[in-house]
Amino acid sequence: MKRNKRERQSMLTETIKENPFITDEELAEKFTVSIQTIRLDRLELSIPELRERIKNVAEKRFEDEVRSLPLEEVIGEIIDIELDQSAISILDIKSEHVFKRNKIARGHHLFAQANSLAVAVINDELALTAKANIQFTRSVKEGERVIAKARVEKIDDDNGRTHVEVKSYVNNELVFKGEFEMYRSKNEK
Amino acid sequence: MKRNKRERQSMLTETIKENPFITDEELAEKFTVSIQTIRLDRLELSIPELRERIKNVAEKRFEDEVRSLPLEEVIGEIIDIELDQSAISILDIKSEHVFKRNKIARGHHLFAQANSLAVAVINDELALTAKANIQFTRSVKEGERVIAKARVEKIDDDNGRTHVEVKSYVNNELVFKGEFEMYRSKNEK
DNA sequence: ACTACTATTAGTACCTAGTCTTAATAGCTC
DNA sequence: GAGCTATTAAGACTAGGTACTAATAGTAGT
Repeated sequence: MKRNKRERQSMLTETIKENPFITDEELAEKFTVSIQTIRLDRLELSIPELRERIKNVAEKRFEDEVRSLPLEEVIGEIIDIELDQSAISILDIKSEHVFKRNKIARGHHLFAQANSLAVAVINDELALTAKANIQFTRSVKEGERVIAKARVEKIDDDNGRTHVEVKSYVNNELVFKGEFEMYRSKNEK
Repeated sequence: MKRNKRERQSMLTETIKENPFITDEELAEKFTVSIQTIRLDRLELSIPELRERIKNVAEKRFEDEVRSLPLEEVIGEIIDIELDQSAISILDIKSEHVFKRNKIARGHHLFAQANSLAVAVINDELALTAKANIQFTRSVKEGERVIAKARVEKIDDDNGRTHVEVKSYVNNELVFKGEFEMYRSKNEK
């Protein structure tokens, strides 16, 4: 059952990687060697002690944690609006909007900007989105400014649906396009 | 500069919540009281010691480690995932998710949950949304719990597109349905 | 003024999960 | 038998605590 040193050490590395919460004592039992041997092994392999390992895991989590910001009430800043006709909003893509790996904006923020605008442009207190058909035509990077333009296409009085088209641009380049079918809750009849 | 007990304790709770890595000694300095006072405070407030706090943070991270995508970037909590097959997430609709006036959840939050899930379920480091076709079938109110289920429908190896269907439910009632066409940046063969 | 009570501080013993150091022992190899 | 590696042991010390006892200051009630 006893392995030689090299074998034990490589298994040790693997074990700790899989479960950093294991103590030297438990490791000693697992490999049926003394605690001192485990400690020598860790020393040779430069594996920090339990508490340091736990701390590292916790710190990594904490770094990432701060970034998951809730979506605000209205996404983007509305700079122009004509009810039931058109509206324009601006969204500056910052670090909290992007995937940290590649700095590309997460789709739901572009959607949120467009959807917010579609809701806002409708002259109704309680407009809701019923359906949407959207396309992300180009990825948006951190630092870019997205300008969304909404245009009311047709107002269907019968079923209370309004069609809104939203196109979003970065430097006049289309990055997002969406067709929104909006529901007017307060439909005076 | 000295606060009374209650004030100090509420600040203490806040401080530790913000930075769980702080020791009693540092807290004692910060509030210019003795270490014993801090320890009594923690005892009264049921705040565990530094090491336990760190361990809790670390454990939470470890539990969530669903891989593919770090969880912090996901809207909603992923409770089950099988890469390239299916995934389930939960989102509790709170006050920050709804329109003030009628307490109905804003569409972009439901979209964000679904979109996040569609990204997460894909076994690729950098999946992006290309297109989406969505429907909001019932409005969701504050206090309701939305369960989103994603299912990978087909993986198109030629153009690197993957189709994912996401259906979201409240009490087994469909509230949202979406077809997502996802783009895989890194196409492993 | 005396008592009761709260808040704070101090001190001691003990704990875990280690580090760091020195030293002993077992098993090979030449 | 010397030299070497691997292993084990023992002891002193550390951080960051818990648990407990005890002392002191200040305030309020009677």
